[in-house]
Amino acid sequence: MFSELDPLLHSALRLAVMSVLLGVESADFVFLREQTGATAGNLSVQLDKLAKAGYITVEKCFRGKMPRTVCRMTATGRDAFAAYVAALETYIRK
Amino acid sequence: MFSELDPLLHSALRLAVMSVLLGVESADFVFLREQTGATAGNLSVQLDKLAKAGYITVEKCFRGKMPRTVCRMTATGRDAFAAYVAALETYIRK
DNA sequence: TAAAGTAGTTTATTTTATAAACAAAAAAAT
DNA sequence: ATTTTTTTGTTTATAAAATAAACTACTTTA
Repeated sequence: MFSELDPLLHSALRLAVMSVLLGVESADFVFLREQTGATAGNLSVQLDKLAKAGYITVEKCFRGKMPRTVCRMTATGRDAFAAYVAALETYIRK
Repeated sequence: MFSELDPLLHSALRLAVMSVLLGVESADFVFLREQTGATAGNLSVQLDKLAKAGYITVEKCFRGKMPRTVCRMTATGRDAFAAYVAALETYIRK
């Protein structure tokens, strides 16, 4: 009847992060914070969860002397997002 | 950028309940439990929340001597559901 | 060199979702 | 007739999640 909604994606902030990453090759921490309007702390936690699930990669490097965190969606993440949208449709079909 | 997702609807079970009620004039507790696959306890709690938000009405009557709980979606609920779907689309637009 | 900004992480708090336990009556079985 | 099971739920307890607040460490600016 109703498909299960992947709990990792069923969160406004994590879904927003995935939505942003879906449209770009990569995005850094600050960009994601701006796009999502999240606090840094919340974003940090949610990025960890997405990374642990293998939905995104998180790479820490330096831009000059400042730390920089670059995120990218993985193929697994893309699949999970598509599955989540498909599952949602079982709830909101007309 | 991203619209806020009504926290009352951003829950698999409450969304499923709303989805069922959207398609019928009314539905009783047992029917909703069957359709959603939820436990009675969980369903009871979530119906209360939806009722307190004014998204559904919950009417308790008797069918013979057995208690019966009948739920219906309100106009407010219908609007909230539509708004939730519209907000979702800001996350999953292609 | 002191203050403020950048880029985050860690910890704590509040909410939420969910299941487990309970209740009260009816129906069925022995 | 009385024990057991089923129905129809509610209440309570627990586990998980979301979020914000506090903190760290380093850099830039006044």
